Amino acid sequence: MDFMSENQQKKTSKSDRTRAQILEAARLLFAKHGYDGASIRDVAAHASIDPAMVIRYFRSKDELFARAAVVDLKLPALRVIDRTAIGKTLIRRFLEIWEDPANGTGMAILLRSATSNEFAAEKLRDVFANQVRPLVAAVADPADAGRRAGLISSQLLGLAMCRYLLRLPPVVALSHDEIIQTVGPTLQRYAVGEDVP
Amino acid sequence: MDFMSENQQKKTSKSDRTRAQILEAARLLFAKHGYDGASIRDVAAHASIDPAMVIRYFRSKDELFARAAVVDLKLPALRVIDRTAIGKTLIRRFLEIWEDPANGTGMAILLRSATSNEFAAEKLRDVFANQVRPLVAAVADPADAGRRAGLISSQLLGLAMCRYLLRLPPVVALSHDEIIQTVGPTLQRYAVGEDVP
DNA sequence: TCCATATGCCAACGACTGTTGACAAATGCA
DNA sequence: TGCATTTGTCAACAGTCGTTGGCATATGGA
Repeated sequence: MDFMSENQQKKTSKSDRTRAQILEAARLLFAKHGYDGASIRDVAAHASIDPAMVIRYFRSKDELFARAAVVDLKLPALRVIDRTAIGKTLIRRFLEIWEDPANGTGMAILLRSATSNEFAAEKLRDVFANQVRPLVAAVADPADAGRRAGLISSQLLGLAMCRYLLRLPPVVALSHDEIIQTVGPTLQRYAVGEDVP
Repeated sequence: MDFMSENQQKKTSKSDRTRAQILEAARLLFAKHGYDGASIRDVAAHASIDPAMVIRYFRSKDELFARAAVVDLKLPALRVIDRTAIGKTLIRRFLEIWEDPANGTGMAILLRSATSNEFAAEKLRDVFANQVRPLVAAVADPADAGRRAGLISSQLLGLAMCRYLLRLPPVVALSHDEIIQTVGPTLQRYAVGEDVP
């Protein structure tokens, strides 16, 4: 048992490393150029390996993309925070996510491809349904949670589009504090404002 | 003279008609599948014509896309409208644009491709700089116009993404009145709110 | 040391892409 | 009626794509 697990580890440790290299290269290129724009040959070149290996480790480009497009927002539980600071908390977490290489890359991958790749679009709707919406349901009437979460997502996805993908100059130039001060109140109102539903 | 002008018209009317058919098919498919997803062969098939003709009428796929991605928002001059109704006016016009086949298709073409096609991204930034920003500059301090217009664009592009491209169910379900009532105040604040800049 | 297995490269496949040039039919003018 | 120009089709080009199978090499246990 002991040596078997050791063997298992050593046997796979080499392949796991190249596997990770491929995945990292794939995440980088999918985030930069989208699903169609990033070819398997490009990914292989970035990982310094033969294109055939990419298919051997991940069975197809679709499967590689699915592995690369994993997103866990780790959103804070809004129940426990100050009810008057929901908007600012959300927008702060949003900036953290997008400007941290690990999570930001994942979101960029999805958003870049969601407009022309149905799988990515479905995955993005999943993130909304399983990570954003439940969070809103915890602080607002669950009957309105969908609508409220939808409005919040529209503002956040739009901000991400303009700032990180489209790179609209005035939006890129905004500081964190400016964004928090301007977008925070919008999210606050969408989340719990009484004039919204 | 009579029949000559008729002939002249007929000479060009034939080619102009197929030209228009090709352009219409291209707009439809670019809006639906994006730049990469719509092939020249697809466009030709939709226009019931040979692929070679598409290249003959428009010199290349890039040029065809450029012709298809023309957008004129025809935004109202905000100077003349009620200063307290700027937000509602903007969001009303937004809904008109996107749900009218002619203009909505143009915006869909740009937005679908902007995430993975640099030309489309640049074109979208142009729409912002030449159509949205000057409009905001007319009602707010021109020094803040860029930032204000950027925030407005982030909300509007995000809404378009969620409602028309991503088709996020709760956002699709919103009625026009609900959107006007919820998003209008956001835009109003971004446009002229004193706590924004 | 020998052998099985894991890891990797190479060449090629079939499909699809944008684009081109040669050739056929239609059209309009003399 | 002839002739020239327009309008269109067809086949093929060169390139890229995802994917596959065969073959070399390296690794690690017996």
